[in-house]
Amino acid sequence: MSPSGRALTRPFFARPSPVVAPDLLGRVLVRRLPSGERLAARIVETEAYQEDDPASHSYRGRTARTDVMFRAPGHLYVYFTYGMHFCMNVVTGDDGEGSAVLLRAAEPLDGLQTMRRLRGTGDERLLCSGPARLAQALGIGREHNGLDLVRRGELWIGQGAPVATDRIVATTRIGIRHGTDRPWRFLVGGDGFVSRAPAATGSRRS
DNA sequence: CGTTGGATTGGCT
DNA sequence: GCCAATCCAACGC
Repeated sequence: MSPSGRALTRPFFARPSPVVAPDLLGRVLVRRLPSGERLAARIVETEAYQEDDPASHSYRGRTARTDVMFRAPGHLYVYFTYGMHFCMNVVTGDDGEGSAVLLRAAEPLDGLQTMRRLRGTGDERLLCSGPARLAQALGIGREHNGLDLVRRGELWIGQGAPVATDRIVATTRIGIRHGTDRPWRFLVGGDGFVSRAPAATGSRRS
């Protein structure tokens, strides 16, 4: 049996993105490369985006770029940004609703040598700690936009071990200009593989 | 059709 | 901490 467990199914993703996002922490992203090699990483940081959310790509409606965000839950939305980076999202909510969860960081589990090659760095902490880094480490690009994660093919998400609610930290999202009031960034408290540690509030140990 | 700026990263001051 | 890299979707004319 696979150490990541069975793949998450459609109903898991068919919930509001702010509900799916924290529930994705501790799950295992599994990538099957064309060569047959399997890469795996444990999700430690996510962000939720919704249609009624000025920070979301879907906020201005369904366009060629955001079309996948409006498809059935469980699909992969890959977007290109800053002229050089790809980032991955899991589509959530009802079919026809433009919501998704951005996968921001993960802890490398399997295939680290290949991830190092794809990323061009040997530092384990820098392999998957950031949305564009994660996509690059798993060899995900434009051609994977629209993939169905529920049909266990090139990419899927294993059940793994969900993180207890009291160990999840919620903060505002990173890199956005609008919608900064929504605390929809979720991370595993104290985990060393997140993209950025949350601002210290005085008593939390690091 | 021209302009603008982005759900980022890595290198340099 | 600051900023260039480098493409292209979205929007305005």
